[in-house]
Amino acid sequence: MEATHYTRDNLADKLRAHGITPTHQRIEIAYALFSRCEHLSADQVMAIVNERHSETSKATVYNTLNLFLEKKVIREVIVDPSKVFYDPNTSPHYHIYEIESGRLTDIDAADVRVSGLPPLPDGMVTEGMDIVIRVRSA
Amino acid sequence: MEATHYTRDNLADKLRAHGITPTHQRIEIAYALFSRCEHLSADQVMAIVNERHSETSKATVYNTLNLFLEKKVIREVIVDPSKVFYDPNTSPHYHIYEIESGRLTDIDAADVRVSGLPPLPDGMVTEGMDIVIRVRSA
DNA sequence: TCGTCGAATTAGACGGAGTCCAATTCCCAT
DNA sequence: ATGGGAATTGGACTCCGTCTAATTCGACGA
Repeated sequence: MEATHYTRDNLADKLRAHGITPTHQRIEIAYALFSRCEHLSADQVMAIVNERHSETSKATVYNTLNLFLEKKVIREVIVDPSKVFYDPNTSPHYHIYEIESGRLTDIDAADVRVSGLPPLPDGMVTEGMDIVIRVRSA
Repeated sequence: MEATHYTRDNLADKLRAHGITPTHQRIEIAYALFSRCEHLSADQVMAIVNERHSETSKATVYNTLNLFLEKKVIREVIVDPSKVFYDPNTSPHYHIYEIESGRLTDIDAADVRVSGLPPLPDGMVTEGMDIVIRVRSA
């Protein structure tokens, strides 16, 4: 992560750099995710964006999150069968999931080494590897 | 995995061993999972169990799968945001997920070594570690 | 064998996450 | 200014899974 401070302006540039037309709603959604640098679910994003006045519809929130995913502006974290989390950190990393609270924490992939994996099925290429460590209070 | 051949009788014993009263429906659901030794979603289980005549309700399928989970007869695999898979293999292992087809394959955990993981948050204990390798055709 | 009683099952209503669609609004290029 | 394609919208809709209240099952004792 290079840029530590996100403004609506540099987020607009970031979206353009990924081939996305920046609109008010898209910028606000990006700002919700990147300024907090947290893992948020769709309805959390929705709630943050509409905190003051209702500004963005549910359809737009989902459209936008899926667009961001497709253009690799954010990542998806699947740990809870009931909802997806969206992750503004796109550098290689894994997750610790606190089962009771639902809290997610990042683990930098640079520090982790995995060995002994079998060869992939024929004609297949790796799209990515997810590691989730599920923890609970002792 | 010791037993390679599952009968309704030895599955009934298996359920008893896990503290579960074996009933017709529960045995059929266990049989669907263990005889195929595949990763199935709840509706796949439902379809298999009701292939001939409708015998088991949706509520019972979900009740039973959750009961099996709780008693650790099976495991849950969360790779697809739209549905959960149930895994009759409870020995330590990881997964390869073919994104396009949705197919899941096991990787024996005995062969895999992971190093460089950070310490857990204070007062937390590991409940389990999931590794999913997402692949697609080249 | 029969009756009893708690456990298991059931149908169907319900809930919540996410998608779809047709209508409107926005905003850029001219 | 304005025309048109893209973006947004509300609301209906789908789908997975849960809940509930009523019924059925089946083990056990008489």
